[in-house]
Amino acid sequence: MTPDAEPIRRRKLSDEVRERLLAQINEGDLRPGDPLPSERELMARYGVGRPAIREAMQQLASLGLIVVRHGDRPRLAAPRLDLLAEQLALTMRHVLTHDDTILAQLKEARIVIETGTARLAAQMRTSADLEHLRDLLARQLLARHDPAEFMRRDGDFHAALAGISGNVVLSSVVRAVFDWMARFHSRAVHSSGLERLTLDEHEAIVAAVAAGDPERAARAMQDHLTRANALYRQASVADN
Amino acid sequence: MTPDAEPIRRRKLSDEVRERLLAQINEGDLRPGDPLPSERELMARYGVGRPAIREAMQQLASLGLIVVRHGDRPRLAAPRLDLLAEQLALTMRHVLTHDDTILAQLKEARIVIETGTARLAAQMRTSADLEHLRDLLARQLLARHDPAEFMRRDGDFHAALAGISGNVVLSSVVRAVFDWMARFHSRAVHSSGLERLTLDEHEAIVAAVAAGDPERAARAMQDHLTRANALYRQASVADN
DNA sequence: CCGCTTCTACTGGTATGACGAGTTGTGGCG
DNA sequence: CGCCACAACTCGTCATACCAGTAGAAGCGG
Repeated sequence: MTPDAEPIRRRKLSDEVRERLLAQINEGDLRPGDPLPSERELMARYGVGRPAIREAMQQLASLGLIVVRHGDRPRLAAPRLDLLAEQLALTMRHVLTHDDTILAQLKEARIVIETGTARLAAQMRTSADLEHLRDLLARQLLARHDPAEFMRRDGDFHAALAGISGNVVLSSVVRAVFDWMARFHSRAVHSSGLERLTLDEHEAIVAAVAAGDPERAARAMQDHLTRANALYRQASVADN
Repeated sequence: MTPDAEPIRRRKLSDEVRERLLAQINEGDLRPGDPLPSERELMARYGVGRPAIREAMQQLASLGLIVVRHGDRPRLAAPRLDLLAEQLALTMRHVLTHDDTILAQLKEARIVIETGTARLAAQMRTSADLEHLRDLLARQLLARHDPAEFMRRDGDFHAALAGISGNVVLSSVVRAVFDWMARFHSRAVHSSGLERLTLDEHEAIVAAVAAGDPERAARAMQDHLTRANALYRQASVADN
């Protein structure tokens, strides 16, 4: 049907090298920490110059697949979710800056995810978890006159709630999304005496979690985030 | 308290350059497509060699922030969620390969997200959406003897369900997570005549969505994914 | 014989210069 | 006025050289 619209664009050498290295990494069963061939050896093996090798290596390193240190050979990196999130942050900032529609959708997605984590938390919470949440709440209360600190505690609360599920993926996602949005609304989030409202809503969530009522917890979270989103929308300036 | 445990590691030149470029990109209000200074100009401006500039550029390019073409100057890239997901796939593959605990947590996270999208779909679906879902269901039924095609249709169904919310972020996430897991279980997912069961469960989800019953839709999705996860666990071989 | 220090060989990091190849805009020719 | 060829950019790649950091081997002292 479609007459093969594939654009015959010239592939960069480093792309080819990266692909081969990637295949070798995935096929060969290496464990994190295992060494890879040195740049010189690779340029001899593939018959390309050092720049091509270096660029490929650099890309793999920035993806978090390998780690290159100065005097040592490249090594397979240990997988780390937190580095992944950090790397994503740069890209998300770019996306959020230049595409207005994404921010609104990200807020909606956050509601979906965090109402889910609230449900899980209400089902799985232990007494230790509740104590931890109340402790975080108390700390946030103490920080109510320090906007930056207050916001940090706010993020801790949401991440901790997600963490009750014991699911690192979920808590990482919650944390990452919070950070992205905070970076865009650090001033808007807690302007002029809304700290009290935020704390009340957090307390309502904790109460529902303590009661072991998933639906009530989900609703409390939804109200909290919906209210917050409305405020975001109102003060629509991206700072920094 | 802690005696400043900051490790005074030598920063690479390209890191410094990358940081400055990043700042300049974020501060200066450029729009996608706008040109950045050429490599030669930058090496003159920062007083470093071309390799340092190139490595920094390369990293920004692999993050999707800028785009470098052969005869043209670097330009600010248009933000694209799909490229972001593709880039994530490489990293996630690495994480999933070398950390057994993440896969299980990813499955749980998927349940949280997709029960949420099912709820949304039940609330927001139009008659056109329902028609689309039923069409996808029919196509998947036709492909029940072609495992690869069947799995592709399966992903289409889940993504379409998430897409009913009109939220590109959610549908992208759903699609991405599905792809990651499919890559790890392409053989396990649809082994030996479970296509019929999958289709039945999909139909149950569609029925609940059609009825406009969010809780029933969420429960149907949860049952579907829980059942599927049990199968994943059973056939625990990562292929390829 | 063991432990510490030193030294050396190998590694990545950076600079320079050169050339090839692709893109873009300009100027001249028809 | 429109088309085309050329020129002036750009990135892509190579080769070479040297600096700097790491790690393991060799040597020393106990």
